[in-house]
Amino acid sequence: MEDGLESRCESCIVRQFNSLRAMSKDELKKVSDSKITKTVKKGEALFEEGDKLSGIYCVRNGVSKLSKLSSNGKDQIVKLASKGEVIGQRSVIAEEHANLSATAVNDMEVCFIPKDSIVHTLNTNPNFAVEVLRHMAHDLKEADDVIVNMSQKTVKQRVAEAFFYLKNNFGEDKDGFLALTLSREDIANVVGTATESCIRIISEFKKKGYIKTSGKKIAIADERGLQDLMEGF
Amino acid sequence: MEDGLESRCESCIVRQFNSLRAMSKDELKKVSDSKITKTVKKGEALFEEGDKLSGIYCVRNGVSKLSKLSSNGKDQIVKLASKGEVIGQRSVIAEEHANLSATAVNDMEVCFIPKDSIVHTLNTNPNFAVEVLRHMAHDLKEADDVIVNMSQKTVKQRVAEAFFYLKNNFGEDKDGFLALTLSREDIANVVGTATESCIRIISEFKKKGYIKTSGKKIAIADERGLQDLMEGF
DNA sequence: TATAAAACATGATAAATGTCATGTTTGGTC
DNA sequence: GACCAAACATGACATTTATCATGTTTTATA
Repeated sequence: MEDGLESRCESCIVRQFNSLRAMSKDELKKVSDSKITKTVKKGEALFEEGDKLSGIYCVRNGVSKLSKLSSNGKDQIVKLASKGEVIGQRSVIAEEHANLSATAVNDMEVCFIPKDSIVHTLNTNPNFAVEVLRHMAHDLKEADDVIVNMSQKTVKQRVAEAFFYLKNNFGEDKDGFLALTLSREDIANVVGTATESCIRIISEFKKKGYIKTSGKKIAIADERGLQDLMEGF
Repeated sequence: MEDGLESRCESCIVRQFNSLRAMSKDELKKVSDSKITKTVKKGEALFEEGDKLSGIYCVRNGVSKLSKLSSNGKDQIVKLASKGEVIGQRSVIAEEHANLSATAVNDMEVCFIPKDSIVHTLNTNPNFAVEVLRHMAHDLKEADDVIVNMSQKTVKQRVAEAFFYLKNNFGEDKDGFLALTLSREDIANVVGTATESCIRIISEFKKKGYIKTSGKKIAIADERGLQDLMEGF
């Protein structure tokens, strides 16, 4: 055992949340034999935009931001991936270089799975292929929704939405603060705005009682008010 | 023969451009037997956001816009689908109601393929599943790129980009005008801006010689200048 | 072909957002 | 604990974009 978590995919609970659960015992055994468990420190990259990926990453712990550098020098965070999610499968399937960079938002534990066993299973096990397809269909829907939000909602609405997204996907700690703490800059990069604008809006939300803060931590204080604002009232 | 184009999928040239080409002869025969060819007039809907789709649409001719209504009452066009593209497969695969509306931008000829034969082939023919997966991976990459553009580029840059997109995907007519003519409102909805802003920018581009217009038709006149503008110079 | 509706166009103005400058707080490290 | 860098914060201002008003042109159709 290399660490405290289960080291065989067959009995790894994380797998239940992603498409690997559609693999047969034998397929999973091969994956488990070839996988490499890695720890990634906060701020470190799993891979960079343009890299050729030789496998996929299965997140056991921690959160990764998937982002793309725009020509104006700003990073746009397209997605946050956490426990159970698989990163890099799009590039592996399309046989393209990575379109996004993946960076650890906090300390992570991930399993790197060489692409061979994945590709082979895709080509031979329709259940697995369809399961991957379902996940990608879901990602595509989410991406379409983000497009609509980006173009049709104000920055204020998007910041409010980001807080609900963080609450729904990562939960709250015992004091009611969002469990995933992002820097103001990262929030700005999720929302697609300037860091200063983001900070200003957070200040305003605090002043109006929609949220509370403690250092970098943020808690939703007036759920109803924030939701109304998010929806444009 | 119900019309001038080939009425059997097996010998339909359109199929070469989409994932149906990965089907076996037998599978394709079943699809062909169950498909229904429809004509859709400009402005008519193939389906609406929220509809439950009982199959997919294969575009033989014409162009469809895939759009989503935002809470502020504006339509955001997420994608334009033309000859050879398949519409609705995301919803069918995810077994969800449609996330987008599909509306004919000009007169269309489409084949409706009931989902049963598609789903069955997905579950039994890994080649087909992987081919669909590749297409969806490509769509997802494009969607991610749109997110970055929407959030990080100015409206002017996005309008310029839209013209290049139209040129690259739909070509030009013999006089150099973009072959696909969209209304100013549709362009605005692709770009994610107000119709007036879009019209103003088109006027400005014309004044500066980047484009020429003739009625609704638009031609790129100064490719280099427009490209520089698009990239932020 | 007369007529109404839709699409296109432009000005005036307000609102939203970005940028630059500057100062404060926080967190890590010697 | 002193010190430095990064993150956070806010003001002042410029720029971008949306909105509202109004008029013109095009298109569809009775």
